[in-house]
Amino acid sequence: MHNCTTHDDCVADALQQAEEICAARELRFTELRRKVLELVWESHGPVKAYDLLEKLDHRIAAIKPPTVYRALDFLTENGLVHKISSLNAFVGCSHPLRHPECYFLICTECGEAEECCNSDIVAAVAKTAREKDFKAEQITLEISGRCRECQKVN
Amino acid sequence: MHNCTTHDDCVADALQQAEEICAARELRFTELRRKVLELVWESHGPVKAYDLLEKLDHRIAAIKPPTVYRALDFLTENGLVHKISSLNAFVGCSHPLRHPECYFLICTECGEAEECCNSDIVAAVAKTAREKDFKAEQITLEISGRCRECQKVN
DNA sequence: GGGGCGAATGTTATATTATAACGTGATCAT
DNA sequence: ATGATCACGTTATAATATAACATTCGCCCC
Repeated sequence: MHNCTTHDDCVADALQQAEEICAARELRFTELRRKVLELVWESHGPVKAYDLLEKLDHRIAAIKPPTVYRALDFLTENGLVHKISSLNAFVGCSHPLRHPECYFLICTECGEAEECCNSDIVAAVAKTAREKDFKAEQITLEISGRCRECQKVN
Repeated sequence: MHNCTTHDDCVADALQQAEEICAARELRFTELRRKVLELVWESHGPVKAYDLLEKLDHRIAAIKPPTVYRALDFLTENGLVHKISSLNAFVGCSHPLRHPECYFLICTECGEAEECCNSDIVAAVAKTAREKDFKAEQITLEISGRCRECQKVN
């Protein structure tokens, strides 16, 4: 379980950072994108696109899948959100400025995904790529299992 | 590009190994499972479930999705095939007996996936897991980029 | 302020990937 | 042969994702 004392702070931080990053890159951090990022950050676990869809405000109009996917694409392209392929889900990036490659420890029990940057892993991947003359462009590294807390419980 | 001189040998080897593994484990290597594995091995690249579906013999009866997915589940559970989550596709395992954890170099140009086992990476993952007290159960590591051959071409 | 441009979003439709649920047939131990 | 179990057939539908085109928004220029 994530140990943020006030989860609101996590969300606020994430939004703040997104704001700054978009400003710096001259990208538009629209209401929709902001709202989607906020919803992604409702938990520290991966969230499904269609769950976001349901949560988006229906009062004015029904939001359709492309709208959500486009927002997610934008957020993903700019490193604010990561897609967890093995789950077809999305999770907020906890350090959108700091890392080139990172990976996830996904707990199958509590559903949380901890994002890690580990130079050993990055170096190991780079080494193999070099050995094989492979030009790596995109790395998907997702480790699922049980987190510390959940191991204790059971 | 994979450098097998006679690709038929790759397929034959894969089937032979599957046969032996299933025999050893007292599992049924049925006609369907055999056929699916053979089709997966038609190339060294990841194959889509619905492409397999189309290729399966339609002369007698139309094969339906659950049939293919069940065969793929069986093959995956027994390490004969791996799922590439980032592509929603499946690829034959080139050494179903030898490895616990392996990963893939997937060329976005030619579509081939090379399966690798690298103790550095496995060790690095194990180390992080230990540091974080995370009990890893399943590792998804997929590296996409351009393979040696395809870099030459362009 | 109006006109034009490109980016973002709305909208409709559909493609793609995957599974639930239940029935039937095959295999095997006793 | 009978019952148990596993594999496969069948129907239906769930879940995930995108194509294609219309409209609106934000901005720049004049």
